[in-house]
Amino acid sequence: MARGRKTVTIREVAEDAGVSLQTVSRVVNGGPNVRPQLRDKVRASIERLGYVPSLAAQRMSGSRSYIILAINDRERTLADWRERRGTDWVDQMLLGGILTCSKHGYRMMVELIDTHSDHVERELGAAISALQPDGVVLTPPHSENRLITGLLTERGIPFARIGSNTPGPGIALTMGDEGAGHLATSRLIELGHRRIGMIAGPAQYSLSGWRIEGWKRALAGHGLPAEGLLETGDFGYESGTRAARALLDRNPDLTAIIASSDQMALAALEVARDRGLSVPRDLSLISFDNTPIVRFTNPPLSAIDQPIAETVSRAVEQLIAREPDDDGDPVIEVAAALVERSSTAPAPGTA
Amino acid sequence: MARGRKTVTIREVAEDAGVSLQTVSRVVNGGPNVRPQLRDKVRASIERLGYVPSLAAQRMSGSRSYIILAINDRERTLADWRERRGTDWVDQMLLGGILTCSKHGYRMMVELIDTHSDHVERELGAAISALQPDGVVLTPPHSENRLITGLLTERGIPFARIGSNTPGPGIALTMGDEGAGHLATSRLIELGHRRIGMIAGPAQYSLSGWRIEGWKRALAGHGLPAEGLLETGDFGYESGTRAARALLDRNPDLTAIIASSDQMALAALEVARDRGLSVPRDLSLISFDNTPIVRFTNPPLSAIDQPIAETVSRAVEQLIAREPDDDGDPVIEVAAALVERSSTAPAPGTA
DNA sequence: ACAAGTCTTGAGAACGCTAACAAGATGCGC
DNA sequence: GCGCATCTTGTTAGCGTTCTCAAGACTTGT
Repeated sequence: MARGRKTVTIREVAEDAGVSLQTVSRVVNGGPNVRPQLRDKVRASIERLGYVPSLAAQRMSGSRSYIILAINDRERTLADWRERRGTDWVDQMLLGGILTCSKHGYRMMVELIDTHSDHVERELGAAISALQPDGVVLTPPHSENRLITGLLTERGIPFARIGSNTPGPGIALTMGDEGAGHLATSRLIELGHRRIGMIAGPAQYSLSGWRIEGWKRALAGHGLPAEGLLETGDFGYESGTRAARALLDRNPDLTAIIASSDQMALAALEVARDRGLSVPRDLSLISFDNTPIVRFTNPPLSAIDQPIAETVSRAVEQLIAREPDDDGDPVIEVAAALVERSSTAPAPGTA
Repeated sequence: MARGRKTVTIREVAEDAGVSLQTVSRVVNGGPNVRPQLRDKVRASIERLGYVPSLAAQRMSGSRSYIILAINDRERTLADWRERRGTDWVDQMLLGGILTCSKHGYRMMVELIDTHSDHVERELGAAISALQPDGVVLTPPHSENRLITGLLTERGIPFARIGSNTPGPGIALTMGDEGAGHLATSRLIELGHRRIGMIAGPAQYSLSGWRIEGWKRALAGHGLPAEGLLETGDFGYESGTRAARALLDRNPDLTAIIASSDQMALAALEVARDRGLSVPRDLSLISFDNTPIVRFTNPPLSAIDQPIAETVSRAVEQLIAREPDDDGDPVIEVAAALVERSSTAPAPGTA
């Protein structure tokens, strides 16, 4: 019933400290020209009254909103969630973002938007108008969506594209997909494998292409062919089954597969088991994502780990540090790593 | 450089439609007394100009902020995340919350707060002052924290306690922990088990107690003893190892274990394997949480599934629908289900 | 047809804060 | 000690929306 104590406003602090509103504001925002003595007095009042500025009022009056908006693909997110796939994109992204935001006095908000929908522009536009964020973090496949990047550019809102390495507009943060593809392939070659299949992600995700590039580069570096060794999935389990079957049907001499997602790798594992192939004795397997589930499969999967949280964190830092008239959007490279578990072994007949 | 087109404000809509600001506001908020003809005209202008009200301005002026704040335990969240446990609390909570919020024109914001810290009050107080949310969703173990519930009550902010079934203050939404404990135990008894161990969660979480109650009730209902069959962990893997060992050491005739988290169940699975016990032939296992990983263990675990997303969704709906002077905080019960996989079987010698 | 409603619209203030400017205080060079 | 630049503080005007209140337009009952 009692709607609680009224919120403490800057005015009360000003009265308590015996200064003007503006002085309090300056102290709060670390303004440069305040006498230390006064500053301490104001700080004491702030402390005593428990004053915290209202985000809404700051936004109304100032030029910043202290909000960073993170955009995820609704369709994929919901599917992952409904099927309990354990894809922790949202988790990682949110955590990396939240912590970094709060370190700088910002807040992160998550928005789910459909890529395929014609409503992209409307939905994103609405979110931007309502929130007026100081920056936007885009995740795949939105990072490559021209409608979105165009809209943001037009509105003059700084944004970061995660998992994209084409330069501007917007800060690009690639998680080293080409390098990761190369790394996984090289490791397999090192283990003596010569026929290494690739189950790629959909072309809509530019990272799919980069992983293929890395794979091809490693193969070519050792004079190995790539023909007939490439299949494409949609990151989902079923597509992995199809791709793995096609790969094994076409290449009886296949000894290793790289899958562009944990789910597709899981599917490949199952296909191998169905055909009486032992992993890793007959077939080695490396997946992308390194979600929690791959530690508990039989055998646990070797996987490429892409540091999503760290990347988002760096994206946020870039966005916050960015001066409004800064130009020359950087391309930032965050390295991926290979976590070797038990799905990789020397090629048959190598030992 | 060009900071983009200026935002469309209510004023421009009013001019475009030839009405006053107030009329536009009424149309936007579904105000009751506007002539249909005018309403349509205003709507057309809104559509054409692409007007979306500024959240900050709405908050400044009106009584609502259209923001729901979700509080999670920082320590646990970070640990889960760093160790890639696949605990998808944040995911599920966020998704359940986001979707329901956006359905009602609200936004959800996530805040991580330490339970153990003395700063609880300061951190939460700051978040509340800055955001001025219309409602707060508390997750365990915050749901039981008197400091937090006290602060919210004092400030007059409606809140929901997930995973708590003690009546007021605040809406309580229990996910049927007592029932779930009873359900799991009953099923095991049905399978012929007579010595059923329980690895409970920490006492700090009231749901731990309720699960124990359910377990005891089921045992008592069949005249089975509970003595020496209870161990306590902290939801983490290591504590599960310790508890499972203690349980098996003390009870050589144990044929089933219920673990209050997937991680502890995983640990129990490992302990069983170490001792040459086959799951489920020699030992049946049921876990709580049903995170994605339990589908991929060997064998896949039977688990109690608690509908976190749905519960949070209902919490949000309650908070939004709540009139400011509504009283009588309800206790809402959402049922948990048992998902049977391959870690449960008839007790040895029963078949 | 008139008084007493009810419905519809608008004008102005207010929300809490910061930007822009203004004014007083202080320091510096000579 | 004077003029000028710089530092420090205060004053005023919004930001975009909703709330409060008031006034005009339309009903309705008699």
